[in-house]
This record gives sequence, C-alpha cells and structure tokens, in this order.
Amino acid sequence: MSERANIRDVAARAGVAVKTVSRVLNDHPYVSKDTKARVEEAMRALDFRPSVAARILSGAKSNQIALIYDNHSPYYMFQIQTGCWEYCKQQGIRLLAQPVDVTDPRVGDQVRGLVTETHVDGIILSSPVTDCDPVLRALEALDIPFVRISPGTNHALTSSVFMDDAQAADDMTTHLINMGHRRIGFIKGHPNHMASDDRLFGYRRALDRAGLSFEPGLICDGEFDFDSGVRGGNYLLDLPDRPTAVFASNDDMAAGVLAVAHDRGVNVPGELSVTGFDDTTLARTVWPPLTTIHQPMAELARTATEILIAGGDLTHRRLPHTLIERASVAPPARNIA
Amino acid sequence: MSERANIRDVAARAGVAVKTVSRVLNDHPYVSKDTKARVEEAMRALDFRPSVAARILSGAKSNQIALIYDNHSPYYMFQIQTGCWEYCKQQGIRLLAQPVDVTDPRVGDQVRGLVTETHVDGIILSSPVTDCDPVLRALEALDIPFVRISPGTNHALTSSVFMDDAQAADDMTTHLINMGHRRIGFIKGHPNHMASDDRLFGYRRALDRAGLSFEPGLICDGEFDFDSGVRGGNYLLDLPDRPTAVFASNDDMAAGVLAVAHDRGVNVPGELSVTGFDDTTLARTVWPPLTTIHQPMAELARTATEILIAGGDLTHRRLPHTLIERASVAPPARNIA
DNA sequence: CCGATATATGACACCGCTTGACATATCGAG
DNA sequence: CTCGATATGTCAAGCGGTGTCATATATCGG
Repeated sequence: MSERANIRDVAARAGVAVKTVSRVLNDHPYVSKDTKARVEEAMRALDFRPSVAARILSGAKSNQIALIYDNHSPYYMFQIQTGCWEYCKQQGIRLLAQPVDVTDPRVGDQVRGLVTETHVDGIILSSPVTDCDPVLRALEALDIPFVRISPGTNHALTSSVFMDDAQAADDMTTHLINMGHRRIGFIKGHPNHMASDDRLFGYRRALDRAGLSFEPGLICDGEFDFDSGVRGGNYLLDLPDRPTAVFASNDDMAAGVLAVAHDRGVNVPGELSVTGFDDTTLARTVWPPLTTIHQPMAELARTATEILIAGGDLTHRRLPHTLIERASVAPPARNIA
Repeated sequence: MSERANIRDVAARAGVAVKTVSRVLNDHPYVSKDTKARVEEAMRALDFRPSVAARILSGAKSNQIALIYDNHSPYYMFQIQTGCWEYCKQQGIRLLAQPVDVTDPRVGDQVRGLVTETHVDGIILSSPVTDCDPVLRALEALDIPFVRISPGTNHALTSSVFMDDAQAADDMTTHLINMGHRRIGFIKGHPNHMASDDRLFGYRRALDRAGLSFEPGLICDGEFDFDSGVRGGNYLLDLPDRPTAVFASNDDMAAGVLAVAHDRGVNVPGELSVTGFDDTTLARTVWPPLTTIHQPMAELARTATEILIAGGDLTHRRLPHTLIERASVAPPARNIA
C-alpha cells in the first residue's frame, strides 16, 4: 500500500506547489499560516518523512551530529551518550555515536570518512579524543564545527565544556588532610587522558598548601580500570610505612583498592580511607560506598550538545563539581604527631 | 583546497566512465583487474569518500544498520554496542545506536521514522525492545530485516540469538543446592524483560528437581538495579527464618544485597551466600567478587550482527553460558537437618 | 572462420529534495 | 493609484551516486 510519500505527493494533496511544501519544511518566511496548516495536514495524512538523504544531497543541513569517543569506561560513556542523546532528541537531531581508536594512526582518516560520508553538521569529542591531534587536524581541515568535552590542551582554540579537575582533586586531597591524613597515596589515571595530569596536579597543590611534602613513593601509575587499582592498592599497602588514605583518580581504581583492602583484612575506613573520582554508579555499589568527586558527565555532554547545535561563537563552559562524602573516609586510626 | 572529490572526479582522473567507478565501488563483476587498480589508485589520490546520502537516494543499500535499545544497564549496553561495533567495523558497515523508550506509545512511529529517514539496511533489537509489540509491528510493516538479541516471545518468527536463561538459573540454583543451601532467596528482574521470567522459572525447576518446595515468601520483586537489590536484601534478611543464600537475577542487584549484608555486619559468604547473573565487570569489582553466570553479551551482539549482515534465512543461535565461581558463595554456616 | 556467449565499459535518465531566478497576485499604506 | 511587502507558483539545475540498456571486444565450440 503505502509506498513512502514524497514531497510531490504532499504538494498535490495540499493543492500547492512543491516549492511551497519545501518552504514549509524549512521554515521559510512568506508562507501564510493558512497554507502552512494545509501543508502540514497533508504531511500528516500521508505520513510524509522527508528523505534525509535527498536533503543532504541538495545541500541542506543533515540534522545529524556525531559523538566521537574512545573511552572504555562503560559508566562514563553511558552518561555521556545519554546526555547528548537527550538534548538531540528534544531538538529533533539525530546522533551518531562513533567509537574510534586514538592510537590507530589512521584515526584522522576515519573521522574524515565519517564526516564526508554521513555529512554530519557537527561533532562532539569526548575525552581522550579531545586531545587527539590527528582528529583535531582533520576536523579543522574539514572546517566543521565541533565541541570538546573535558579537553586537556589548547583549551581556547575550540568550544568546550569541562570541569575543574585540578580544583576537584585539590578539594578531595584537602578533605583528606582535614580529616587528619598526612600520608596519602595517589593512583594516577590513564596517561592518554589529560585529566590525569590535572588531578595529580591538584593533589600536589593541596599538599603544598598544607605544608606537606610530596612523596613520589606514594604515587603509582594507573589506567582508570579496576585492575590497575588493584595493582596500585597492593603496591601502596606493601609499603613499609603505608599511607592512611588512598586517593584513586577514578572510582574503578578505588574499587580495586577496596578489593585489596578487603582481601588483606584491612578495614575501610577504619584502617584505610579510600576515595574515588567521578561518582559513577560504581561508587554507590561497592562497599563501603565511596567518598568521591561528582563529575557532572551527563550535564557536560548535554551542554556540549547545546553549544554545538546553537552553533554560535567560541564558547567555554565550566560546570561545577561536588565532593560527595560517603563511608569510605574516616580520620586515620592513630594520629602520628 | 580539497573540496571533497566526487565520483566524477575519480572517473576523470582514472580515465574511465563514472559507471565504472561505481562498479569498482560495489565490487561488481566484469571489471578488469587493470581498470580496477587504476580506479582505486585514483580514489586514493583524491581521498574519495562515497556519499552515503547519494547512494541511498539512488536506491542502493545504505551500508548502515541500527541497534535499537532501551536498557539502562551501562555495562550491558557497552558490551552490546561493542559487540555490534566490532563486526560492523570489520565489514565496513556503519552502526547507528538508537535508544528508545519502550513505554512511549509512539515507539512504533519513532522506529518507523528512523528507518525511513536513515534508510538503514537492517536492525538489531536488544532486550527489552525485542519484545516491544509496536516496534515489532512497525518493523514487519516496513519489511526490513532484523535480528533480536535475547528475545522472550515469538522466538521462532524472526532471527535471534540468545542464551538459555532458564537453564543458567537452574544451574546456579543447583550449584547453591549442591553447596548445601536449602532456603534460597530469589530477587526477580525487571518485569519488562522476558528473561526475568525465564530466570525465575529455572530457579523453580532446580528446586523442584531437588525436591525442595518453592516458597513464595523467598521471592521478591526487582528491577535489575542496585536499589532494588538493596530492597530485596533488606526484605530477605528481615525474614524471621532467613535464607542462607540469595540468588539475585543480575549483578547489580546482587551488589545491593552485598551492601545490605555489609551494612548489617552479615558476613558473605560465611553467613550468607550471594550470587548474581550476567558477569558484568561489577561482579569482579564488588567484595567479595560474585559467583555469577557469565552471559556472553558481546558475543551475542556480534553474532546478531553477523546474522543480520549475512542476511540469509531465519536463523536462531544459542550461545553457551558459564557458571563463574568466585568468592561470594560457601556452604551454609550450620546445616539444618 | 562464424555466430553465440562471456567480459568490459559507457551514455543517460533518475532518486527526492533544495535553491535561485523569475513571474504573478493580493493588499494595505501613502 | 502606485509602491513595497507578502504569498505562491513555474522551471531548471544540481547534489552524487546507481540502474537500465546499449555497445564493444574477447573467447569459444563447432
């Protein structure tokens, strides 16, 4: 029955010219309320869906944007996708979520391919693609608008939304210090992510301000995943003079530390305080629930989408973080004078 | 400089007809090795990317498929997306991940819109959209091929991939019984998901076979999320004659039970065994790590994609599950004669 | 060596929509 | 009554591919 109706069918049914239907479709001025209504009625009656392909081809906007990511944290990506998604839906824009591999030398090509093949109107970059040079260059060459979520470099060059990772880490460290901790272990994030450095920086700054010396021996590498948390936890708890608190730069790694503590019968927070970062669902799911930094991921994504779709000038928006106190932190057992 | 090259540019550069380039693009027979090489060389030189829009418009396949989902478990969706992704990438197919809301009365329309606008060649449905009537009807009316991942109903009507939820739940229950448990609490899954019923069924079947009576008082409602696990855990641990083991129908809820146990100082697995289902990363992340059923999510997704792209006849594929033993299960403290 | 068949390539219309150049028509303001 | 703003239509071109049909050459059995 219902072969998909095209613009001509609609025009015929509404008794107007094809051009007029096109005008209605594109919100052109100089269309009377009356005809507009008639055309819209016809569209509805025919269940008319303008072919995106045809519109794109004839040079119009595609009403599609892409979210490019390469992040292996399910929680993080879920939040980001959802944030973008909600705003897009509300605006009638289609979202293409595209994973890439930032370590692949051909990423630039892949992105170029994505843009030229699908004709997306704009792009949202999430960390760590935000700082992937080949991608950035490709996008600039293509002259397509894009917004970065939590970029680490060249902050000013393109629109971006972000939170203050350094300040957040500073806040958390200060919180620990205020609780009485003096030896605070720190597990770094994935080296690909610029935020990792910022968090370490915040940790050091808080230490400095409090007059505590920075001990490289209390820092360990991590990759933002559970296993590196386990490694870090083991390393720190094996230390002869072990820390009374561990600040892991994300929740997954904090969970790893928790597992190590449980495994060794080290009570948290009684004998060891543990904190995370991000406030993913994981933070509430583990035991004890994690004191962590709430990173407004969905909000960041939503805001990025808004900026992209608004399409105005260079915009930078910083969203606030929050320190969430839960049960994984307590004053150290015996205060060392 | 580089305005995007089109097929004509390529043709000119290779010294052949446009049609010939098209043939090369689509792997048509009857193109000599020689011309093919020449054309490909030209494409490379010009960095040619065929416009999806144009191909769609001219009636060809779009080389795009959509994954439709409405699942709020980040980990599950991450795995599913990744599974689809990998195969698509390998096949040069673009994947559009599209969330929907199965409770929205207009889902059918949304899906219809998606298909007619993007001209996707096929669709993958993940639970619970697999059993969403409006969507199913819309897809059938559109006469577009689709594959369902873990459908609960009308199994035979469309291609599908799935695991044996009932058997898996049976296995898990039997495992607990073999460990000596006689009173096993069960937390149901989200009522929207057909798998929830299957898992309950498997639990009952194992009980029956072991000659244990089914006690409705040991069953509680759940929604596949942490909070309902907490509710279920509280309910079960408040019981005068409380169970020695709790089988939660997914890992998130099992984590909830664990939290309740920790909170009450109930040792797991010493005083209470807890098991999950799915084997998400969460299962390894909580303490103690969960004994659970490994559901091959990425594999299911990958297989579904394979079937869809192969585009052959009705296919059904069951993938095996595995019972993963970790530390959350032990024999009950004192055996009741 | 011939017509038949397989292989290889080209010409051209067309997919559904937008757009620009014009042509008209109506209408209220000056 | 004329003018500019508003409203609508006609027509042709074009976006970047693909399908159909025609054509040209190579190959092959008899």
